[in-house]
Amino acid sequence: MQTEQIKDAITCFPCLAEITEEDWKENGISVVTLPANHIIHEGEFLESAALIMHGTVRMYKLGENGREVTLYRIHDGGCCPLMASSILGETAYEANVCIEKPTKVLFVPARIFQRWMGTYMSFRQFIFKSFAERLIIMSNLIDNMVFKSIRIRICEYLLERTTEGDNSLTITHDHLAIELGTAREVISRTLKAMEKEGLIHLSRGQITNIQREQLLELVE
Amino acid sequence: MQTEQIKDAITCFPCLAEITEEDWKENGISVVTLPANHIIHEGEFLESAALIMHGTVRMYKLGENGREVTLYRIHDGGCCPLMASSILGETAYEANVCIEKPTKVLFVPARIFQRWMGTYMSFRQFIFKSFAERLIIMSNLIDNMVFKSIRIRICEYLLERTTEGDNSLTITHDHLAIELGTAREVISRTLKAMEKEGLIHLSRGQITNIQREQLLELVE
DNA sequence: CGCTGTTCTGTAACTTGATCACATAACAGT
DNA sequence: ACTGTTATGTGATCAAGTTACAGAACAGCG
Repeated sequence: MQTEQIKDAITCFPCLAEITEEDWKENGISVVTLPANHIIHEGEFLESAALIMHGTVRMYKLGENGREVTLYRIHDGGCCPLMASSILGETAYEANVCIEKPTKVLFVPARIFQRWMGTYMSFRQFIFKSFAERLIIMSNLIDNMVFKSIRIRICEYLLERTTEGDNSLTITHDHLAIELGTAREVISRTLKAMEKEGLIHLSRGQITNIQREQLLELVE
Repeated sequence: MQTEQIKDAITCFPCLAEITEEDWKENGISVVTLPANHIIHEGEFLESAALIMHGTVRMYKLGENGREVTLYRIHDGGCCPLMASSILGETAYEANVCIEKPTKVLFVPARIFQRWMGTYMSFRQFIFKSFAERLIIMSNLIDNMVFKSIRIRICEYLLERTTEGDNSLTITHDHLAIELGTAREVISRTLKAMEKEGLIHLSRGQITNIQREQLLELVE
Protein backbone atom coordinates (compact mmCIF):
# COMPACT_ATOMS: atom_id res chain seq x y z
CA MET A 1 0.00 0.00 0.00
CA GLN A 2 1.33 3.43 -0.96
CA THR A 3 1.03 6.46 1.29
CA GLU A 4 -1.33 7.99 -1.21
CA GLN A 5 -3.69 5.02 -1.11
CA ILE A 6 -3.57 4.88 2.67
CA LYS A 7 -4.61 8.53 2.90
CA ASP A 8 -7.40 7.83 0.48
CA ALA A 9 -8.59 4.86 2.49
CA ILE A 10 -8.58 6.85 5.73
CA THR A 11 -10.63 9.59 4.07
CA CYS A 12 -13.25 6.99 3.19
CA PHE A 13 -12.98 5.20 6.54
CA PRO A 14 -12.09 7.55 9.40
CA CYS A 15 -12.06 4.53 11.68
CA LEU A 16 -8.83 3.42 9.98
CA ALA A 17 -6.99 6.56 11.08
CA GLU A 18 -5.30 4.96 14.08
CA ILE A 19 -3.81 2.06 12.16
CA THR A 20 0.00 2.14 12.27
CA GLU A 21 2.30 2.36 9.26
CA GLU A 22 3.62 -1.12 9.93
CA ASP A 23 0.14 -2.55 9.90
CA TRP A 24 -0.60 -0.91 6.58
CA LYS A 25 2.59 -2.46 5.16
CA GLU A 26 1.30 -5.99 5.64
CA ASN A 27 1.10 -8.16 2.57
CA GLY A 28 -2.20 -8.60 0.82
CA ILE A 29 -3.86 -5.31 1.63
CA SER A 30 -4.85 -3.67 -1.61
CA VAL A 31 -7.11 -1.15 -3.28
CA VAL A 32 -8.81 -2.41 -6.41
CA THR A 33 -11.35 -0.82 -8.71
CA LEU A 34 -13.89 -3.39 -9.86
CA PRO A 35 -15.71 -2.79 -13.15
CA ALA A 36 -19.46 -2.25 -13.20
CA ASN A 37 -21.74 -5.26 -13.66
CA HIS A 38 -19.21 -7.69 -12.30
CA ILE A 39 -20.99 -10.43 -10.37
CA ILE A 40 -19.82 -12.70 -7.58
CA HIS A 41 -21.95 -15.78 -7.20
CA GLU A 42 -23.35 -17.36 -4.11
CA GLY A 43 -21.17 -20.04 -2.61
CA GLU A 44 -17.77 -18.66 -3.53
CA PHE A 45 -15.27 -18.23 -0.75
CA LEU A 46 -13.60 -14.99 0.15
CA GLU A 47 -10.20 -14.70 1.70
CA SER A 48 -10.41 -10.93 2.20
CA ALA A 49 -12.81 -8.51 3.77
CA ALA A 50 -14.06 -5.86 1.35
CA LEU A 51 -14.49 -2.25 2.42
CA ILE A 52 -16.28 -0.17 -0.19
CA MET A 53 -14.39 3.10 -0.65
CA HIS A 54 -16.45 4.41 -3.51
CA GLY A 55 -19.26 2.94 -5.59
CA THR A 56 -22.21 0.62 -5.03
CA VAL A 57 -22.60 -3.09 -4.61
CA ARG A 58 -25.88 -4.89 -4.35
CA MET A 59 -26.46 -8.08 -2.38
CA TYR A 60 -29.25 -10.24 -3.67
CA LYS A 61 -30.80 -13.67 -3.67
CA LEU A 62 -31.68 -15.61 -6.79
CA GLY A 63 -34.62 -17.99 -7.20
CA GLU A 64 -34.45 -20.92 -9.63
CA ASN A 65 -37.12 -19.34 -11.83
CA GLY A 66 -34.80 -16.39 -12.33
CA ARG A 67 -36.57 -14.00 -10.01
CA GLU A 68 -34.45 -11.92 -7.65
CA VAL A 69 -34.72 -10.08 -4.34
CA THR A 70 -32.40 -7.29 -3.41
CA LEU A 71 -31.32 -7.74 0.20
CA TYR A 72 -29.44 -4.47 0.49
CA ARG A 73 -26.80 -2.23 -1.01
CA ILE A 74 -23.44 -1.05 0.25
CA HIS A 75 -22.36 2.46 -0.67
CA ASP A 76 -19.30 4.64 -0.09
CA GLY A 77 -17.71 4.03 3.27
CA GLY A 78 -19.61 0.85 4.03
CA CYS A 79 -18.60 -2.71 4.50
CA CYS A 80 -20.51 -5.80 3.62
CA PRO A 81 -21.32 -7.89 6.67
CA LEU A 82 -22.38 -10.95 4.72
CA MET A 83 -18.97 -10.97 3.08
CA ALA A 84 -17.23 -10.28 6.36
CA SER A 85 -19.21 -13.05 8.02
CA SER A 86 -17.94 -15.40 5.38
CA ILE A 87 -14.47 -14.64 6.68
CA LEU A 88 -15.22 -14.78 10.36
CA GLY A 89 -17.43 -17.79 10.26
CA GLU A 90 -15.37 -19.56 7.63
CA THR A 91 -18.52 -20.22 5.67
CA ALA A 92 -19.35 -19.42 2.08
CA TYR A 93 -21.48 -16.31 2.02
CA GLU A 94 -24.97 -17.06 0.94
CA ALA A 95 -25.93 -14.34 -1.48
CA ASN A 96 -24.92 -12.94 -4.84
CA VAL A 97 -23.12 -9.67 -5.25
CA CYS A 98 -23.42 -7.29 -8.15
CA ILE A 99 -21.07 -4.37 -8.64
CA GLU A 100 -23.48 -1.74 -9.91
CA LYS A 101 -21.04 1.08 -10.59
CA PRO A 102 -17.26 0.94 -11.00
CA THR A 103 -16.32 0.45 -7.37
CA LYS A 104 -13.11 1.12 -5.49
CA VAL A 105 -12.62 -1.51 -2.81
CA LEU A 106 -10.11 -1.88 0.00
CA PHE A 107 -9.31 -5.55 0.49
CA VAL A 108 -8.00 -6.67 3.84
CA PRO A 109 -7.00 -10.35 4.16
CA ALA A 110 -9.02 -12.27 6.74
CA ARG A 111 -6.09 -12.83 9.09
CA ILE A 112 -5.17 -9.13 9.17
CA PHE A 113 -8.83 -8.13 9.42
CA GLN A 114 -9.14 -10.32 12.50
CA ARG A 115 -6.05 -8.78 14.07
CA TRP A 116 -7.18 -5.23 13.42
CA MET A 117 -10.51 -6.05 14.99
CA GLY A 118 -8.65 -6.96 18.14
CA THR A 119 -6.20 -4.09 18.11
CA TYR A 120 -8.20 -1.09 17.00
CA MET A 121 -11.27 -0.13 18.91
CA SER A 122 -12.70 2.33 16.40
CA PHE A 123 -12.29 -0.18 13.59
CA ARG A 124 -13.99 -2.83 15.68
CA GLN A 125 -16.86 -0.55 16.50
CA PHE A 126 -17.27 0.41 12.89
CA ILE A 127 -17.51 -3.21 11.80
CA PHE A 128 -19.97 -3.90 14.57
CA LYS A 129 -22.16 -1.05 13.61
CA SER A 130 -22.16 -2.34 10.05
CA PHE A 131 -23.38 -5.70 11.23
CA ALA A 132 -26.02 -4.20 13.46
CA GLU A 133 -27.24 -1.90 10.71
CA ARG A 134 -27.67 -4.75 8.24
CA LEU A 135 -29.50 -6.92 10.72
CA ILE A 136 -31.96 -4.12 11.23
CA ILE A 137 -32.29 -3.49 7.50
CA MET A 138 -32.94 -7.15 6.83
CA SER A 139 -35.47 -7.52 9.61
CA ASN A 140 -37.29 -4.48 8.31
CA LEU A 141 -37.23 -5.94 4.83
CA ILE A 142 -38.90 -9.08 6.13
CA ASP A 143 -41.43 -6.92 7.92
CA ASN A 144 -42.23 -5.02 4.72
CA MET A 145 -42.51 -8.12 2.57
CA VAL A 146 -44.81 -9.91 4.97
CA PHE A 147 -47.11 -7.13 6.09
CA LYS A 148 -47.30 -4.53 3.35
CA SER A 149 -49.03 -4.62 -0.04
CA ILE A 150 -46.88 -4.11 -3.12
CA ARG A 151 -48.78 -0.95 -3.87
CA ILE A 152 -47.61 0.58 -0.62
CA ARG A 153 -44.12 -0.79 -1.12
CA ILE A 154 -43.97 0.78 -4.58
CA CYS A 155 -45.10 4.10 -3.11
CA GLU A 156 -42.41 3.93 -0.46
CA TYR A 157 -39.79 3.15 -3.05
CA LEU A 158 -40.85 6.05 -5.24
CA LEU A 159 -40.86 8.45 -2.30
CA GLU A 160 -37.43 7.26 -1.22
CA ARG A 161 -35.94 7.82 -4.63
CA THR A 162 -37.45 11.22 -5.44
CA THR A 163 -37.55 14.65 -3.86
CA GLU A 164 -39.85 17.66 -3.79
CA GLY A 165 -37.76 19.17 -6.56
CA ASP A 166 -37.40 16.10 -8.75
CA ASN A 167 -40.56 14.08 -8.94
CA SER A 168 -39.48 11.66 -11.67
CA LEU A 169 -37.47 8.47 -11.75
CA THR A 170 -35.61 6.51 -14.41
CA ILE A 171 -36.28 2.85 -13.81
CA THR A 172 -37.75 -0.11 -15.68
CA HIS A 173 -40.58 -2.21 -14.31
CA ASP A 174 -38.28 -5.19 -14.37
CA HIS A 175 -35.73 -3.41 -12.24
CA LEU A 176 -38.36 -2.28 -9.77
CA ALA A 177 -39.64 -5.84 -9.49
CA ILE A 178 -36.15 -7.02 -8.57
CA GLU A 179 -35.86 -4.33 -5.94
CA LEU A 180 -39.06 -5.40 -4.27
CA GLY A 181 -38.63 -9.12 -4.82
CA THR A 182 -41.75 -9.58 -6.90
CA ALA A 183 -42.63 -10.27 -10.55
CA ARG A 184 -42.43 -7.73 -13.34
CA GLU A 185 -46.08 -8.25 -14.36
CA VAL A 186 -47.25 -7.39 -10.87
CA ILE A 187 -45.34 -4.13 -11.02
CA SER A 188 -46.66 -3.28 -14.50
CA ARG A 189 -50.24 -3.87 -13.43
CA THR A 190 -49.94 -1.90 -10.24
CA LEU A 191 -48.17 1.03 -11.88
CA LYS A 192 -50.78 1.10 -14.63
CA ALA A 193 -53.54 1.25 -12.05
CA MET A 194 -51.73 4.04 -10.26
CA GLU A 195 -51.37 5.92 -13.52
CA LYS A 196 -55.12 5.67 -14.12
CA GLU A 197 -55.65 7.18 -10.69
CA GLY A 198 -53.41 10.08 -11.65
CA LEU A 199 -50.73 9.28 -9.10
CA ILE A 200 -47.94 8.93 -11.66
CA HIS A 201 -47.24 9.09 -15.38
CA LEU A 202 -45.57 6.23 -17.20
CA SER A 203 -43.28 6.10 -20.18
CA ARG A 204 -40.65 3.65 -21.33
CA GLY A 205 -37.98 3.37 -18.67
CA GLN A 206 -39.39 6.27 -16.71
CA ILE A 207 -41.91 7.21 -14.11
CA THR A 208 -42.69 10.91 -14.14
CA ASN A 209 -45.07 13.34 -12.54
CA ILE A 210 -44.97 11.46 -9.27
CA GLN A 211 -47.55 12.97 -6.90
CA ARG A 212 -45.46 12.74 -3.75
CA GLU A 213 -48.04 14.27 -1.43
CA GLN A 214 -50.72 11.82 -2.48
CA LEU A 215 -48.32 8.91 -2.14
CA LEU A 216 -47.34 10.13 1.31
CA GLU A 217 -50.99 10.03 2.29
CA LEU A 218 -51.33 6.45 1.08
CA VAL A 219 -48.27 5.39 3.03
CA GLU A 220 -49.37 7.46 6.07
CA MET B 1 -21.49 -12.41 40.68
CA GLN B 2 -20.74 -15.42 42.86
CA THR B 3 -18.07 -17.98 42.00
CA GLU B 4 -20.80 -20.53 41.48
CA GLN B 5 -22.59 -18.38 38.93
CA ILE B 6 -19.39 -17.58 37.12
CA LYS B 7 -18.58 -21.27 36.75
CA ASP B 8 -22.06 -21.83 35.46
CA ALA B 9 -21.75 -19.02 32.92
CA ILE B 10 -18.43 -20.36 31.66
CA THR B 11 -19.93 -23.81 31.22
CA CYS B 12 -22.59 -22.26 28.99
CA PHE B 13 -20.15 -19.93 27.24
CA PRO B 14 -16.65 -21.40 26.96
CA CYS B 15 -15.56 -18.17 25.33
CA LEU B 16 -15.90 -16.47 28.74
CA ALA B 17 -13.24 -18.72 30.30
CA GLU B 18 -10.42 -16.22 29.96
CA ILE B 19 -12.23 -13.39 31.69
CA THR B 20 -10.44 -12.36 34.89
CA GLU B 21 -11.90 -12.41 38.39
CA GLU B 22 -11.76 -8.62 38.60
CA ASP B 23 -13.73 -8.28 35.39
CA TRP B 24 -16.38 -10.61 36.72
CA LYS B 25 -16.64 -8.49 39.85
CA GLU B 26 -17.81 -5.44 37.92
CA ASN B 27 -21.14 -3.96 38.92
CA GLY B 28 -24.21 -4.80 36.93
CA ILE B 29 -23.32 -8.24 35.67
CA SER B 30 -26.02 -10.62 36.71
CA VAL B 31 -27.72 -13.92 36.06
CA VAL B 32 -31.49 -13.76 35.96
CA THR B 33 -34.11 -16.36 35.22
CA LEU B 34 -36.94 -14.86 33.21
CA PRO B 35 -40.36 -16.51 33.39
CA ALA B 36 -41.92 -18.11 30.31
CA ASN B 37 -44.18 -16.00 28.11
CA HIS B 38 -42.60 -12.75 29.17
CA ILE B 39 -42.55 -10.35 26.22
CA ILE B 40 -40.29 -7.43 25.43
CA HIS B 41 -41.81 -5.07 22.91
CA GLU B 42 -40.26 -3.47 19.89
CA GLY B 43 -38.79 -0.07 20.53
CA GLU B 44 -37.70 -0.54 24.12
CA PHE B 45 -34.10 0.24 24.94
CA LEU B 46 -31.67 -2.17 26.47
CA GLU B 47 -28.77 -1.22 28.66
CA SER B 48 -27.35 -4.71 28.86
CA ALA B 49 -26.38 -7.44 26.43
CA ALA B 50 -28.21 -10.70 27.03
CA LEU B 51 -26.44 -14.03 26.76
CA ILE B 52 -28.86 -16.95 26.88
CA MET B 53 -27.48 -19.57 29.28
CA HIS B 54 -30.44 -21.88 29.18
CA GLY B 55 -33.86 -21.65 27.58
CA THR B 56 -35.35 -20.23 24.40
CA VAL B 57 -36.24 -16.77 23.23
CA ARG B 58 -37.99 -15.98 20.00
CA MET B 59 -37.48 -12.81 17.98
CA TYR B 60 -40.43 -11.80 15.89
CA LYS B 61 -42.10 -9.02 13.98
CA LEU B 62 -45.71 -7.97 14.46
CA GLY B 63 -48.07 -6.67 11.77
CA GLU B 64 -50.88 -4.27 12.63
CA ASN B 65 -53.48 -6.91 11.75
CA GLY B 66 -52.01 -9.10 14.48
CA ARG B 67 -50.15 -11.48 12.22
CA GLU B 68 -46.59 -12.40 13.20
CA VAL B 69 -43.38 -13.65 11.61
CA THR B 70 -40.75 -15.45 13.59
CA LEU B 71 -37.34 -14.09 12.62
CA TYR B 72 -35.32 -16.59 14.62
CA ARG B 73 -34.77 -18.18 18.01
CA ILE B 74 -31.88 -18.12 20.41
CA HIS B 75 -31.19 -21.25 22.40
CA ASP B 76 -28.73 -22.33 25.09
CA GLY B 77 -25.34 -20.76 24.65
CA GLY B 78 -26.46 -18.17 22.11
CA CYS B 79 -26.63 -14.44 22.14
CA CYS B 80 -29.13 -12.23 20.42
CA PRO B 81 -27.48 -9.98 17.85
CA LEU B 82 -30.48 -7.73 17.42
CA MET B 83 -30.39 -7.00 21.13
CA ALA B 84 -26.62 -6.60 21.08
CA SER B 85 -26.87 -4.28 18.12
CA SER B 86 -29.24 -2.15 20.11
CA ILE B 87 -26.41 -1.64 22.56
CA LEU B 88 -23.65 -1.07 20.09
CA GLY B 89 -25.57 1.09 17.71
CA GLU B 90 -27.42 2.88 20.48
CA THR B 91 -30.67 2.29 18.64
CA ALA B 92 -33.83 0.68 19.86
CA TYR B 93 -33.94 -2.88 18.60
CA GLU B 94 -36.59 -3.36 16.02
CA ALA B 95 -38.29 -6.61 16.90
CA ASN B 96 -40.29 -8.20 19.67
CA VAL B 97 -38.90 -10.84 21.98
CA CYS B 98 -40.82 -13.66 23.58
CA ILE B 99 -39.36 -15.82 26.32
CA GLU B 100 -40.74 -19.20 25.35
CA LYS B 101 -39.43 -21.26 28.26
CA PRO B 102 -38.16 -20.12 31.64
CA THR B 103 -34.80 -18.76 30.54
CA LYS B 104 -31.60 -18.16 32.44
CA VAL B 105 -29.87 -15.09 31.08
CA LEU B 106 -26.47 -13.56 31.74
CA PHE B 107 -26.77 -9.77 31.56
CA VAL B 108 -23.65 -7.76 30.81
CA PRO B 109 -24.01 -3.95 30.86
CA ALA B 110 -23.25 -2.28 27.54
CA ARG B 111 -20.13 -0.52 28.77
CA ILE B 112 -18.59 -3.74 30.12
CA PHE B 113 -19.69 -5.68 27.06
CA GLN B 114 -17.85 -3.18 24.89
CA ARG B 115 -14.69 -3.49 26.99
CA TRP B 116 -14.73 -7.28 26.96
CA MET B 117 -15.11 -7.19 23.20
CA GLY B 118 -11.87 -5.27 23.05
CA THR B 119 -9.98 -7.26 25.65
CA TYR B 120 -10.94 -10.86 25.00
CA MET B 121 -10.39 -12.33 21.60
CA SER B 122 -12.44 -15.48 22.06
CA PHE B 123 -15.38 -13.47 23.39
CA ARG B 124 -15.14 -11.11 20.45
CA GLN B 125 -15.04 -13.95 17.97
CA PHE B 126 -18.01 -15.57 19.61
CA ILE B 127 -20.09 -12.42 19.33
CA PHE B 128 -19.04 -11.96 15.75
CA LYS B 129 -19.98 -15.47 14.83
CA SER B 130 -23.38 -14.88 16.39
CA PHE B 131 -23.90 -11.86 14.19
CA ALA B 132 -22.73 -13.66 11.09
CA GLU B 133 -24.93 -16.64 11.81
CA ARG B 134 -28.06 -14.51 12.20
CA LEU B 135 -27.38 -12.56 9.04
CA ILE B 136 -27.24 -15.83 7.15
CA ILE B 137 -30.35 -17.16 8.87
CA MET B 138 -32.27 -14.01 8.01
CA SER B 139 -31.14 -13.91 4.41
CA ASN B 140 -32.17 -17.54 4.04
CA LEU B 141 -35.52 -16.74 5.59
CA ILE B 142 -36.06 -14.04 2.98
CA ASP B 143 -35.04 -16.50 0.30
CA ASN B 144 -37.55 -19.07 1.54
CA MET B 145 -40.40 -16.60 1.87
CA VAL B 146 -39.91 -15.18 -1.60
CA PHE B 147 -39.17 -18.27 -3.62
CA LYS B 148 -40.83 -21.23 -1.97
CA SER B 149 -44.49 -22.25 -1.74
CA ILE B 150 -46.00 -22.62 1.72
CA ARG B 151 -46.55 -26.30 1.06
CA ILE B 152 -42.82 -26.81 0.66
CA ARG B 153 -42.09 -24.58 3.62
CA ILE B 154 -44.49 -26.60 5.77
CA CYS B 155 -42.77 -29.80 4.65
CA GLU B 156 -39.38 -28.40 5.55
CA TYR B 157 -40.63 -27.33 8.93
CA LEU B 158 -42.09 -30.76 9.66
CA LEU B 159 -38.91 -32.49 8.58
CA GLU B 160 -36.82 -30.18 10.71
CA ARG B 161 -38.85 -30.85 13.80
CA THR B 162 -39.20 -34.63 13.52
CA THR B 163 -36.88 -37.61 13.25
CA GLU B 164 -36.96 -41.10 11.78
CA GLY B 165 -37.92 -42.38 15.22
CA ASP B 166 -40.50 -39.76 16.10
CA ASN B 167 -42.68 -38.82 13.17
CA SER B 168 -45.21 -36.72 15.06
CA LEU B 169 -45.34 -33.16 16.24
CA THR B 170 -47.33 -31.22 18.83
CA ILE B 171 -48.23 -27.88 17.31
CA THR B 172 -51.34 -25.86 16.52
CA HIS B 173 -52.09 -24.47 13.07
CA ASP B 174 -52.00 -21.01 14.51
CA HIS B 175 -48.54 -21.56 15.89
CA LEU B 176 -47.28 -22.98 12.62
CA ALA B 177 -48.68 -19.96 10.78
CA ILE B 178 -46.69 -17.66 13.05
CA GLU B 179 -43.54 -19.67 12.43
CA LEU B 180 -43.87 -19.31 8.69
CA GLY B 181 -45.24 -15.78 8.68
CA THR B 182 -48.54 -16.63 7.02
CA ALA B 183 -52.21 -16.87 8.03
CA ARG B 184 -53.76 -19.67 10.05
CA GLU B 185 -56.38 -20.44 7.41
CA VAL B 186 -53.71 -21.00 4.78
CA ILE B 187 -52.01 -23.52 7.03
CA SER B 188 -55.25 -25.31 7.88
CA ARG B 189 -56.18 -25.68 4.23
CA THR B 190 -52.74 -26.83 3.15
CA LEU B 191 -52.45 -29.34 5.99
CA LYS B 192 -55.93 -30.67 5.20
CA ALA B 193 -54.92 -31.20 1.58
CA MET B 194 -51.77 -32.96 2.68
CA GLU B 195 -53.79 -35.20 4.97
CA LYS B 196 -56.05 -36.18 2.08
CA GLU B 197 -52.94 -37.17 0.13
CA GLY B 198 -51.89 -39.39 3.03
CA LEU B 199 -48.78 -37.40 3.85
CA ILE B 200 -49.80 -36.68 7.45
CA HIS B 201 -52.57 -37.25 9.95
CA LEU B 202 -54.23 -34.37 11.80
CA SER B 203 -55.76 -34.10 15.22
CA ARG B 204 -56.29 -31.22 17.60
CA GLY B 205 -52.94 -29.70 18.42
CA GLN B 206 -51.03 -32.50 16.75
CA ILE B 207 -49.69 -33.68 13.47
CA THR B 208 -48.96 -37.40 13.48
CA ASN B 209 -47.95 -40.11 11.08
CA ILE B 210 -45.71 -37.75 9.17
CA GLN B 211 -44.41 -39.52 6.06
CA ARG B 212 -40.90 -38.16 6.18
CA GLU B 213 -39.63 -39.95 3.08
CA GLN B 214 -42.44 -38.63 0.93
CA LEU B 215 -41.96 -35.13 2.28
CA LEU B 216 -38.24 -35.37 1.57
CA GLU B 217 -39.06 -36.18 -2.04
CA LEU B 218 -41.31 -33.15 -2.31
CA VAL B 219 -38.62 -30.91 -0.89
CA GLU B 220 -35.91 -32.65 -3.02
C1' DC C 1 -34.48 5.93 -44.49
C1' DG C 2 -36.49 1.21 -43.52
C1' DC C 3 -35.21 -3.37 -41.58
C1' DT C 4 -33.99 -6.23 -37.63
C1' DG C 5 -32.98 -7.79 -33.18
C1' DT C 6 -33.49 -6.43 -28.45
C1' DT C 7 -35.55 -4.45 -24.52
C1' DC C 8 -39.57 -2.93 -22.32
C1' DT C 9 -44.50 -2.75 -21.48
C1' DG C 10 -49.52 -4.37 -21.51
C1' DT C 11 -52.89 -7.83 -20.71
C1' DA C 12 -55.73 -12.03 -20.27
C1' DA C 13 -56.30 -16.42 -17.89
C1' DC C 14 -55.14 -19.02 -14.19
C1' DT C 15 -52.96 -20.61 -9.62
C1' DT C 16 -51.63 -19.69 -5.12
C1' DG C 17 -51.81 -17.16 -0.93
C1' DA C 18 -54.22 -13.73 2.23
C1' DT C 19 -58.40 -11.93 4.29
C1' DC C 20 -63.10 -11.99 6.04
C1' DA C 21 -66.80 -14.19 8.04
C1' DC C 22 -68.53 -17.67 10.07
C1' DA C 23 -69.63 -22.70 11.76
C1' DT C 24 -68.18 -26.53 14.32
C1' DA C 25 -65.39 -29.25 17.29
C1' DA C 26 -62.54 -30.35 21.27
C1' DC C 27 -61.14 -29.42 25.63
C1' DA C 28 -60.88 -27.38 30.63
C1' DG C 29 -63.14 -26.10 34.72
C1' DT C 30 -66.89 -25.77 37.53
C1' DA D 1 -73.94 -31.34 31.90
C1' DC D 2 -73.06 -26.41 31.10
C1' DT D 3 -69.96 -22.73 29.79
C1' DG D 4 -66.20 -20.30 28.16
C1' DT D 5 -62.04 -20.90 25.59
C1' DT D 6 -59.10 -22.58 22.17
C1' DA D 7 -58.55 -25.02 17.80
C1' DT D 8 -60.07 -26.37 13.32
C1' DG D 9 -62.83 -26.34 8.74
C1' DT D 10 -64.68 -23.94 4.86
C1' DG D 11 -66.75 -20.78 1.46
C1' DA D 12 -66.33 -16.29 -0.69
C1' DT D 13 -63.49 -12.76 -2.13
C1' DC D 14 -59.30 -10.15 -3.03
C1' DA D 15 -54.27 -9.62 -3.81
C1' DA D 16 -50.21 -11.42 -5.67
C1' DG D 17 -47.47 -14.63 -8.58
C1' DT D 18 -47.28 -17.41 -13.03
C1' DT D 19 -47.80 -18.48 -17.83
C1' DA D 20 -48.13 -17.08 -22.20
C1' DC D 21 -48.24 -14.04 -25.42
C1' DA D 22 -48.65 -9.43 -28.28
C1' DG D 23 -47.13 -5.28 -29.38
C1' DA D 24 -44.47 -0.83 -28.60
C1' DA D 25 -40.09 1.66 -28.32
C1' DC D 26 -35.54 1.82 -29.16
C1' DA D 27 -30.57 0.87 -31.11
C1' DG D 28 -27.77 -0.24 -34.78
C1' DC D 29 -26.92 -0.79 -39.43
C1' DG D 30 -27.09 -1.36 -44.46
